[in-house]
Amino acid sequence: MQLYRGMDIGTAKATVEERRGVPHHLLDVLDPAEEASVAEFQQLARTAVDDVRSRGRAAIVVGGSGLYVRALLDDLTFPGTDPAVRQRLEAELAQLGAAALHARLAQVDPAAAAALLPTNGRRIVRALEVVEITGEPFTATLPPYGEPRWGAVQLGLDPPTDDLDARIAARVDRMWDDGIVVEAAALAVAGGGLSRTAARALGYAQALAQIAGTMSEEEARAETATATRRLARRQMSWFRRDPRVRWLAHPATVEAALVAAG
RNA sequence: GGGCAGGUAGCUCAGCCGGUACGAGCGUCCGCCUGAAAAGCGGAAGGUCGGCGGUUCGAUCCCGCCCCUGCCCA
Repeated sequence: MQLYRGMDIGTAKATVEERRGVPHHLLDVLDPAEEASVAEFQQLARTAVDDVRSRGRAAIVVGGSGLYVRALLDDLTFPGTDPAVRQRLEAELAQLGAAALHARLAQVDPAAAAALLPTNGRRIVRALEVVEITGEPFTATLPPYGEPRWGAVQLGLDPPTDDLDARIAARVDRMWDDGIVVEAAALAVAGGGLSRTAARALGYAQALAQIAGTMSEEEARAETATATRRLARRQMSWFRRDPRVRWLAHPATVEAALVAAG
């Protein structure tokens, strides 16, 4: 979400002062009206890391999106996408329901259908899309945990749940106090508005609901906190299973991180 | 002081005219995850049905008293 220009408060984007002269890559590279995607991120991020390394520097990647990290460090190739096909399938999903599309997928790609629950409309659509535009089965499965690209070291933070939840609550309060509602409103009316991806960002989705009047400020704040908590739990379940992650004791220090990184 | 409505999972509520709570959504916990991933999907654990008596073979659903909540009257 920090790829988006103008989405600063809700993403807690580091300010220029906080960057203290250290070049930060891939911040503000997308207009909020544009859709973000793993495939594009993979390309941009790999280029950025290669660029840093070519200058003899160490690149530090920060974030908690499991799929994005794996797309960057592991051997993942994304089949293409086709807006027209996607749009048509999504319309069909809305009209026929996930079960119907799952049945169709079972016809053209039994393996993919078996791997997807008939209730997971989103993934079923993507599988059908891939089969349609490539003519090949959608056999995408996450690759095994091998040697990561560039020999990267992954460091994980795992604070106690109580501490984490308290930090989340504080962060949400700060977002609202710093004016996320005003920021979201400005983005919504500017140029192309917010893309589906950008409009789903934590805090922004709720701020937009508050602006639309479908949520009170109190509800918007509470909703943002629970959604963030859920995200944190999901991140943990994603990274816990990656045996390559080296976990830092809490509270983590820069020194401990350097030691763990070897 | 009187009247009415209501007290069922952590929360908001469903529960045919008494016969084992099918409870539901949300939250919580756990897991899945290849172009929306700060998204999407699944599984599980949670209930002395406000309390005490009574009627009944049997009561969350019937009766009495008490406690609590909201509204109304005085």
